[in-house]
Amino acid sequence: MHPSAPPLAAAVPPPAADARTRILDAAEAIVQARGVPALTLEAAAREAGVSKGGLLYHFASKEALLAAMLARLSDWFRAEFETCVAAQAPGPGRIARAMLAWSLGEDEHACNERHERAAAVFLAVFHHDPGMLDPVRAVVAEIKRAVAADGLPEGHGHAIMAACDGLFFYRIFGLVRFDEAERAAMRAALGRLAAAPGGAAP
Amino acid sequence: MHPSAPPLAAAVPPPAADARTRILDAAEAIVQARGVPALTLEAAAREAGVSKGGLLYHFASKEALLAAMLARLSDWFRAEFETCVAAQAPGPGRIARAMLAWSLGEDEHACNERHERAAAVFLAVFHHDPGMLDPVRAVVAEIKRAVAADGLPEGHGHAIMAACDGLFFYRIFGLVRFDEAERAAMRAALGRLAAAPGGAAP
DNA sequence: TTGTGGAGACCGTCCGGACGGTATAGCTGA
DNA sequence: TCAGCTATACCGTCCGGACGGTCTCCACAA
Repeated sequence: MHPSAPPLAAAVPPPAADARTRILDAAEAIVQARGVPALTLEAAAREAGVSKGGLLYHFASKEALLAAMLARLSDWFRAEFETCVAAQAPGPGRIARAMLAWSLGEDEHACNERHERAAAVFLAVFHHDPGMLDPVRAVVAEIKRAVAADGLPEGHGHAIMAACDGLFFYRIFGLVRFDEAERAAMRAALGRLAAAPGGAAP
Repeated sequence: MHPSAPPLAAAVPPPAADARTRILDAAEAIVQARGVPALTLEAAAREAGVSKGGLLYHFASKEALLAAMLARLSDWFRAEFETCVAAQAPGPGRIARAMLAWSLGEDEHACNERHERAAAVFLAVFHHDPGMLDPVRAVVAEIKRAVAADGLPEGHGHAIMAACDGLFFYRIFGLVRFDEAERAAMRAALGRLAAAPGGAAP
């Protein structure tokens, strides 16, 4: 069975913030710490320091709650992605380099916490109804197009994109971990694809 | 809500095979067609043409059923992987080339059906208890080691591995699709990493 | 050959519990 | 006083699992 729940400590920031935000935070924290099946309306309400009725006042159904979680996630993700791209020097492969920084950057700090949260929301929504992910699919399709127009040789950008998302899913499911040396090596290998407009055969 | 179930047609082969196999097939088909939450003992039993009691005779609990599904999946996956590797010419990058063939090969034929099934089982097990995936994690760790000893420059193999698995997860969640031209381009880009012991910078 | 016993395969029903959602009564600050 | 919000009790549904019964087939003795 699912890991049976340490009290979640202070997963929710100090009990500041309005109820709506607290509920969303609590729901994310529950999924992240105890798995998708643990996310019940009652549990989310309790974790947020709110009654079940109170939760239903803010989110009329579980689906509404999940939709709000996904919306918040999308906003955050879009913003983060744009920030990442903006931080890269202009020129060919800018988006690819941003992705590498995002997935393989040296700064594993606070970022990862948000990534875990994102993964939790993603899985919870998918489980409830795969169709609800359509907005996410639209975002991914958009990114795919942007990558294709990134100024790299055909396929290079998409290969980097797939690798980065592969690493993301590795983390979601805890399938493998790569230590810093391995990450650096992958960064170098993929970085070569992101910076070689002329091809690279031996 | 989840897609509400076309009758699954003849998802299970002709009603041949022993009950055990029929139940496993039915369970996989249900998850694949209607999502993880639709996999209940009753549904699996009905789909397999067996009563609920009959199912519980073969699998004492839902967890036992999932474990059996995962075991069958592991066996299949191991065999397929070894076949794929054996089909590649010996020498450096053999495993990496096998992975590329597996994920990006031109033959999208029957293979994909099995991949979808594998994904379905994977998700169902993860949802029930992430810890149950430990055997899978062991397999992945083993592959990771094999890739590291594949005779390629550091990081190249792992990058290819991540990209291939990224594509696999794209399919699982229906996040993006790449057409054949795009796949060919990725194949070329990653193939360069799989065949360039000397590095490839411009 | 027949009959008898027993074991494995399978069936159908029932139960306890949990979850999503509703209804309603109560609190509280403006 | 009254709207906005909370708390609690409750309903219908569904799922996992337990249980007792039934059918079929085979071994083996008379």
